[in-house]
Amino acid sequence: MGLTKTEIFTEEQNALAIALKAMAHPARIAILQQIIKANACICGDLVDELGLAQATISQHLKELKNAGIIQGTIEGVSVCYCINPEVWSALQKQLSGFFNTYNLKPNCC
Amino acid sequence: MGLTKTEIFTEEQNALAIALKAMAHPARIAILQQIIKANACICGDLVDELGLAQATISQHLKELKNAGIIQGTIEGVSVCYCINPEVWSALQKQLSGFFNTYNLKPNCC
DNA sequence: TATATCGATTGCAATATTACGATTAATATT
DNA sequence: AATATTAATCGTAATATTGCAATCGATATA
Repeated sequence: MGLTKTEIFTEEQNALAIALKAMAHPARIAILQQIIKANACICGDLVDELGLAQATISQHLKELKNAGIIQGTIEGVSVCYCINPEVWSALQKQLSGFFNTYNLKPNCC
Repeated sequence: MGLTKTEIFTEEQNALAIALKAMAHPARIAILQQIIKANACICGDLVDELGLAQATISQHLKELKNAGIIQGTIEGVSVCYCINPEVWSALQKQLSGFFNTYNLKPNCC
């Protein structure tokens, strides 16, 4: 046990869950906010900005990259990260679609 | 270790992470979709609909309830669950705000 | 070439999550 | 009262996550 039964759910349900999970950590939300705020890409600045060890930040970046939400390119010694626009807007659409399936009805219970 | 350092993040970052985490599981997404689709509230029907044990569904419902996303009222022997409209729309706003802070710029890396 | 810097990876410890059988508490039904 | 039904909870096992020190690989600079 301790293993999600992905086979009993739809592709969409699994995909959405994976995307949400990738963002479901304050450090990863902070990283995304920093990347967006800095507009141009940043890299090891994240280690200074957030109060986490370099190894920990690198791990969080890896998860965001695995989920496709961000992309990184090597820039000399450092690595530059930025939002993946396609994945970002796709996720945005998917999420707003999900939330919009519920149309504010009077409390039923 | 193995413990998220919530103290170094803002209230908003932590709150958003908790809400996303509550939805970041295919079973909980499926539960929310069922509750929305059934319009009127449902209960143990979820156990039949999804292929998970009663104890597991109950646990997932508890997590969604803890996050405030759903609410449940006792209805005789069974329990009726439905979306919490306030929390739902608040989360919707919060998320769309988060996604909108990024305005599709040309790939920078 | 030697050294410094950056960031990924490895290995480890602590804690959290997922799932389920078994049990329990509460309300219905006979 | 005895039994059935519903859903929460407990206990347990397997796996995942979080975080960091230490190390490694690659590029830059002296």
